[in-house]
Amino acid sequence: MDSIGFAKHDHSRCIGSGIATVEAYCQDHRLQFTPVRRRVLEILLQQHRALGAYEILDYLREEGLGSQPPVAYRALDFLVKHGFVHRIERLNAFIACMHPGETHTPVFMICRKCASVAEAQREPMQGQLGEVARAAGFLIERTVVEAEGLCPKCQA
Amino acid sequence: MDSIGFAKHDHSRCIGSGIATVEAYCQDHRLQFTPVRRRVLEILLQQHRALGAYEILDYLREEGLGSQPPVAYRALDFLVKHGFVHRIERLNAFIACMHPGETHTPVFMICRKCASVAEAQREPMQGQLGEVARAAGFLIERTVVEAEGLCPKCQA
DNA sequence: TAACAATCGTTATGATATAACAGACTATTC
DNA sequence: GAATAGTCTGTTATATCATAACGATTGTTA
Ligand SMILES: [Zn+2]
Ligand SMILES: [Zn+2]
Ligand SMILES: [Zn+2]
Ligand SMILES: [Zn+2]
Repeated sequence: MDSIGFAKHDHSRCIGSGIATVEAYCQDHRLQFTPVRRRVLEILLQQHRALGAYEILDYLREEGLGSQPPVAYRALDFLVKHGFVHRIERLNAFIACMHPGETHTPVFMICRKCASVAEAQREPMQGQLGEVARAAGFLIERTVVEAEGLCPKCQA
Repeated sequence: MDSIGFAKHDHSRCIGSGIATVEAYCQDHRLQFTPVRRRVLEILLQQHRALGAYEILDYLREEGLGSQPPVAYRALDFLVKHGFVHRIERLNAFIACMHPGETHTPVFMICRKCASVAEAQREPMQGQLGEVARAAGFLIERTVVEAEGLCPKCQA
């Protein structure tokens, strides 16, 4: 429950340490952290909110890093596959992970007013979802847990 | 946790009682349960799985009930708004509710092999999601909880 | 029946996502 | 360091999902 949540924080550190962590992870695991992939992650870390694939593509296009949808989608596929970025199903959008490298099961809180998104953690097979799955004999492989509502600021 | 789940059941009763319940609800609440809306709900009850909007539209088209996307989407909007049908975000698809008329917070289990979907219930502000939201000061208005994996049959 | 609101049919378009293939780059092996 | 296998990129084209807009029709209410 160490939600960075909606709290203020030193955002420049988010970017630097996020990139550094992923860079180290990729070296350890023989993954290619190519310019497009790095730039997409940087964009998501900088924005610190959920971005659609075409929004990301706009940035890439401006910078001459690629102009067609597959360029953005392929980079996102890589980043999502390795857990550096999460897809927010409810928004058809992507957001940088706040715990890269750690195996984890995220929960998202999405503010409908200011569009900010906070990532928190949960245990996959515990809680109500786990109970329900055990009762039904269902084998969980992946979960989507997203809450929509109002962040602390927007409740005021 | 009264998940109809993946268990066998008298499916003809699903359809009849589902339609009857919704019909009564609409009369009570002065809602128009029009032919297209009724037919879309029937299709979803009959199929007993998640269908995309264009799949539903194909049925409507065959039956002369409408041939353009807005016809299907409008009926689905109505049915979702009033809780007779749920949208499965992970699949961009729709499924008939197993508890129409009751206010409830569903959880879905989606089998990646046979594409069946089971609906179960949970309490919105309890469990891990509730904890996380309280800790972050987040006000939940709606939740998306979907588990992907293997149903009992497909684990064999 | 008149006024008003809700619904429908249709056209057009927007938004999101992937298939397919050729060429470039990277890593590995010899 | 050349051959080769695997991965990544750039591009075209297309598939899939969803909504805006508007006039015609139907239902509700007074
Ligand atoms: Zn994460
Ligand atoms: Zn907010
Ligand atoms: Zn339901
Ligand atoms: Zn199955």
